[in-house]
Amino acid sequence: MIKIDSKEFEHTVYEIVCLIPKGRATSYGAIAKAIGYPNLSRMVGKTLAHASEMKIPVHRVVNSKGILSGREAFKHPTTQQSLLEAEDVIVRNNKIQNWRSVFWDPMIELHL
DNA sequence: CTCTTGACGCAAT
DNA sequence: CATTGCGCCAAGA
Repeated sequence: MIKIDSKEFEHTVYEIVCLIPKGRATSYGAIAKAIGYPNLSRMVGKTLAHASEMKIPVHRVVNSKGILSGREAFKHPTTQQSLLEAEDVIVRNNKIQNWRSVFWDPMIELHL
């Protein structure tokens, strides 16, 4: 079993998040899979929490059900929702509506 | 070294 | 739809 390089892991997470189109969103698990570590979804969340103040659209990452599970990590608990709504993504009760069509799967979209 | 903690995921109920 | 339970694994106490 090879130990993962957390540096490289984080870097790749950032790269993929930057590729999420405006008005779309993806999940922690989908990103983890695309990187090659299907069971490290929790680490993806940890990584994003530490990178919340960067120039990357971390607000476009939610859990597999389309729920804004990370809203508490933003400055204001409603920041993530505001950012999404500014991109015409409908959010109700901390959950993205029409999740099926908003979901952006890096595995498919990036032909992996 | 052991135990707990997550911006998680999924199947079962 | 909501809840429960279990698997997962790096990090920090």
